[in-house]
Amino acid sequence: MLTTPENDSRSNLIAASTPLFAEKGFNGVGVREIAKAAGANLSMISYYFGGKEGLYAAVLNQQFDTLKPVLELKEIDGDPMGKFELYLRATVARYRMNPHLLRFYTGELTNPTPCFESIVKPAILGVVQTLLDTFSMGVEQRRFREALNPADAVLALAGMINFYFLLEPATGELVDQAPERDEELIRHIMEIFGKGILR
Amino acid sequence: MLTTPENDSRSNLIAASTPLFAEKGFNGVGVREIAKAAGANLSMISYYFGGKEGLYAAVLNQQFDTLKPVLELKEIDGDPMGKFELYLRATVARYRMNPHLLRFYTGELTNPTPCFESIVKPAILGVVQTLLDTFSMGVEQRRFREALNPADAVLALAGMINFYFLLEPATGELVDQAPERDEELIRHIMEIFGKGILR
DNA sequence: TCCCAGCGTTCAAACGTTTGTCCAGTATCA
DNA sequence: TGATACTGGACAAACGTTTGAACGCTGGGA
Repeated sequence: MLTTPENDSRSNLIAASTPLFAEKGFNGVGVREIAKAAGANLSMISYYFGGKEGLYAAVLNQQFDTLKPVLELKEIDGDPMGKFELYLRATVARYRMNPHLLRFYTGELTNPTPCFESIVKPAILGVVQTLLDTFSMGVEQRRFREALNPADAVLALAGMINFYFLLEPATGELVDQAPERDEELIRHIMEIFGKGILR
Repeated sequence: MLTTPENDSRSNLIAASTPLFAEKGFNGVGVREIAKAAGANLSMISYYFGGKEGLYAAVLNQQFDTLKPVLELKEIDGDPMGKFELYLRATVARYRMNPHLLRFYTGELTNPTPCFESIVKPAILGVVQTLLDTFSMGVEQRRFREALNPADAVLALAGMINFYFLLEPATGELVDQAPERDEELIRHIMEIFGKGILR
């Protein structure tokens, strides 16, 4: 197998199957549909990936690699609240840049394939652990109220931003979810997470 | 078609297919598997529901009917913050009572079937609208900070609680998500939503 | 009381299609 | 000549749906 960047059929298959898998789920797409979309022959899926599952795993690996930069939040310095804002900003940017990631994310959580244990779960645990570390740093520095459960707090933060995008197909016409409002959204979530909604 | 509560094959099919659809998705289950689980003949699916899609629609209708009590938050009186707490409590209780609902919820959001527009989306919009009304009541009563975007705020609240359960398959061993902790979880989310995490 | 038609229900079998995988063979270039 | 990339066709298995016969039951006429 060549690993040149111009290995057409191989990379075309990954690129073409990504939106299909994201929108229809693993079982919702057929190999013929994928091959046609990629302009490749049907057999190339088995040839390069050993089968449909292998192609799906390759797609998932590519998708969840984009979560790795979050882990670097540990190394950089800055106050914990600033790190949380960096996390929010990176998450929004990631979803805007790659509109399919969230679907693989939640799709694997709800209907896990064998890839869940090997690819998805480790990626999620890494992010959650990083947020947990950031939170306990804030507690050590006596910036956060120590009465709060760290896990509840960081899952709340992650939930606010992820659920916002997850609900988009249902709330799109009720709520303005244009990218232009992203900065405002981040500011509001930071306000709620920091000070709450009460006057 | 009889509508007696003891219409065995019909109700057995709904009951048996609910966990299957929830865990594997619509395309992940075959009609033979469903029929075997229900102890019914293959043909009963077409006979009672007109096909696999009809059975799925019946399951989804039953599932999302459990969201309707949320709409009654409008009628009851009480301060808005208390209503939000009722919403949290009802949501947790609903997920504990019916562990499949969340999977249909997010499954339809990520990989919508024709049922999404007719069943899922209206149900979600109803809940969000109810929360929006509750929030603006709080702003009118000058209890909430009016600088916040109502949609961002209520989606944040809904995200905190829903995402917590959604992530369970991934974070189960890192975070204690036992039902015994539910009351504590609700209290923490209410604290974060009301006052934030800052000291 | 008997019979049978009619009903809702259930059944095994078969339908035609689509599924994912595999294989023999070709083309191209080192 | 051997290795790599690719092709079209074939394969068995699984898919959702349909069919036609049979079941148990009920109500009405003889």
